[in-house]
Amino acid sequence: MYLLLDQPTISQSSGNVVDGINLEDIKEFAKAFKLRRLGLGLTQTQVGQALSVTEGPAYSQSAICSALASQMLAAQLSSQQQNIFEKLDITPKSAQKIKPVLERWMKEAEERYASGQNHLTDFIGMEPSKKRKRRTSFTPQALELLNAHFERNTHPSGTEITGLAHQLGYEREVIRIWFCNKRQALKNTVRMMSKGMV
Amino acid sequence: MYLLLDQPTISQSSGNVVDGINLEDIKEFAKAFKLRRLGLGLTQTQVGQALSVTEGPAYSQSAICSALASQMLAAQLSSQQQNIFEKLDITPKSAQKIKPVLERWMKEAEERYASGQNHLTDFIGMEPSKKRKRRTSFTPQALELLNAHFERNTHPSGTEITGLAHQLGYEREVIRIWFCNKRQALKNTVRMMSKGMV
DNA sequence: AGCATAAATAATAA
DNA sequence: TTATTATTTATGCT
Repeated sequence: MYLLLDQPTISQSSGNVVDGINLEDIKEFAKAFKLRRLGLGLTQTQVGQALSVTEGPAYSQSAICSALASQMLAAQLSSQQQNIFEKLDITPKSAQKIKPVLERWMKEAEERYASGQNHLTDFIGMEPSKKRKRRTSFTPQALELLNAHFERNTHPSGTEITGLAHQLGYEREVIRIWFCNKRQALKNTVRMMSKGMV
Repeated sequence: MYLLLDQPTISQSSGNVVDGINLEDIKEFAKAFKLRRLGLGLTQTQVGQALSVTEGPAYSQSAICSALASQMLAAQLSSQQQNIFEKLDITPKSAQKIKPVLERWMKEAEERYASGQNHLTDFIGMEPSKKRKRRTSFTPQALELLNAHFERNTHPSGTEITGLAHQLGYEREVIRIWFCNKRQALKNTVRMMSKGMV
């Protein structure tokens, strides 16, 4: 599945080369990486968190993914718009440095995924720190499904929650909390109504 | 201007009716209310503050937001999902009760607005003309340091932010916002990319 | 005049 | 209730 990445991504395309690094390659890499990340149902945040664990502070956080993406954009820009590079303070060199790390990590992620066990949950996203969990943002598709469920049943069973989590690729706890918040939202309406305010 | 509300909001749309109350009407009401609120240049927070004066205890921006959202959700529910109302002790009837209060308030607000005098400032109980903060411009040196930090960590801790603020001689809040905006900028780049721009 | 982006507001996850 | 993300507004700069 990760053949895409291992291929040399030959791009005769252009002389879009900076510091001896072909920006087209970076672009291709980022594209492939994104496809595979989505294929695993992972968010950039999750990847970033996971990397911060396995790779240390130098590669910590989702900035890496985003930075890479920015480079992809920049790589496509014509030379006259090269100033965007400067604006974002992103160097092609740092992108090059990122690649092997992401490759290695994605390879392991896919292996774990293929094996089917623990659904990546322990591989991605557990920070040892006690910091507040990063706010996850649900995809519109996920929200659609969640809302549909909520309309049928505001109190899904544990099994249902687990099923949804698995189906959507989010942590179980995240789904559970979503239902809590959703119920709370409805309750707020009740409170306001009873106060005659609304 | 408030004709929109006073109209019976005839909606032939569906049989989305509970207890003789058309849920579509509630939904339409929430929509109309928002439009008119914006038309008066009022924020959710301001409405909440004003209502807390005339109607009772204070309501936060979040409360207003979630309450209206819940209404819209409730209005979208089909009759077969009526159990949600029962479960949460929300009756369409009480939803119906909401409308007049908001209508009354909005009507007075708009009359005051139309009369032009005091420009609502005493009607909504808030500080007159809180000026927008002057846009700060960062020195290139400051930006360099901030970007360097951002590359390492897009989500600096509170302590880190304070440290940066002190070190650079900017307000803490300014630094915090800078990171928010920076994260956003990167996300936008990613989105553009995924739309095939890149 | 238009752009880049700081600030403000809205929505909602934790 | 708090804190973060998402969206909008508007300002400083070219």
